[in-house]
Amino acid sequence: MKLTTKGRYAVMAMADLATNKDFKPVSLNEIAIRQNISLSYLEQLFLKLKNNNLVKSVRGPQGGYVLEKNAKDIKLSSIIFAVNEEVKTLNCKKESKKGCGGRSVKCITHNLWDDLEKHINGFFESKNLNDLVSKQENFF
Amino acid sequence: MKLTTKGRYAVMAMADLATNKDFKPVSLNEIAIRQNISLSYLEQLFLKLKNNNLVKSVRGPQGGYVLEKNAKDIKLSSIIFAVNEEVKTLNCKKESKKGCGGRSVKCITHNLWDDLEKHINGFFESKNLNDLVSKQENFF
DNA sequence: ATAAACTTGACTAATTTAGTAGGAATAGGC
DNA sequence: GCCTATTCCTACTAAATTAGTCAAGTTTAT
Repeated sequence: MKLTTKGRYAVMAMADLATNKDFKPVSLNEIAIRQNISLSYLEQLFLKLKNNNLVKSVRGPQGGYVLEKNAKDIKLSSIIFAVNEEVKTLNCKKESKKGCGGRSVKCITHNLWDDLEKHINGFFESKNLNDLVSKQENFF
Repeated sequence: MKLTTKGRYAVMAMADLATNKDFKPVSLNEIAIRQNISLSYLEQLFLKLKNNNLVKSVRGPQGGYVLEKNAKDIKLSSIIFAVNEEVKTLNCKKESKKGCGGRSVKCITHNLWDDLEKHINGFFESKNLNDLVSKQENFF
């Protein structure tokens, strides 16, 4: 399964955006510095986030990004999905793939990984950006 | 986080072992054929499984592997742990690491990944080999 | 016009994964 | 006492993925 810095950085950056209570857009440069993530890398991530309608971009000077919706309405699963493509634990849906669906032997663990996938997705599904941000305030 | 074929194959192989109701050991060769996994790769995995006291080996002709305990007493988490080292979702425990614990900015998602880790481990913790095997019987 | 910011695509170094290869050790059967 | 089936063990490697970098734009506020 995939769950790498891409997903982590994306969530961090979105959380950063969510803590910004002003109405003016936040530049990637600010986020890059605050969260210690490479600017160019952030650019790639925000392109995807934008294509998935999670953020809006404002071009030009004083431009940057703003959340497209209320933090409460952005589920973490959407963020992960946007940058990671998908959280998949198996790739043996087709009969012909290795380790699954031979003629005499069933992919005995197929259901297991399927369940795991649901379990993980359920986790991200159950949390939204606002949950994260409000939790963070405990640290100050 | 890590969760690759290594873990999947290990669970598959262990499930295969668990379905073997005879008392004689099962050779890796049989498993390799039945589950369509390379023999040499299985050898590596079983070395670790053995070191973690999940299986016993019998050398020589008619040798092979046997479960060390009752299938009911082997949690999937032990199997995953044995071959995967660990399921870790973050590596920012140290203050000096990137993306975490800078002087002014907290790793705002630290707790999140920590929770996820527990969530996933809990999943594997809650299931044992016997669960898998008995489920499989529905397929026949 | 200029500069701050976004947009896009191509490229790359490092790491990890998923194996292969090649033996050495062990034990049962003939 | 040799043959063979098997485990044991270490080293190597090809392919894929990750985590970026780089370079060249485009857009728009001022």
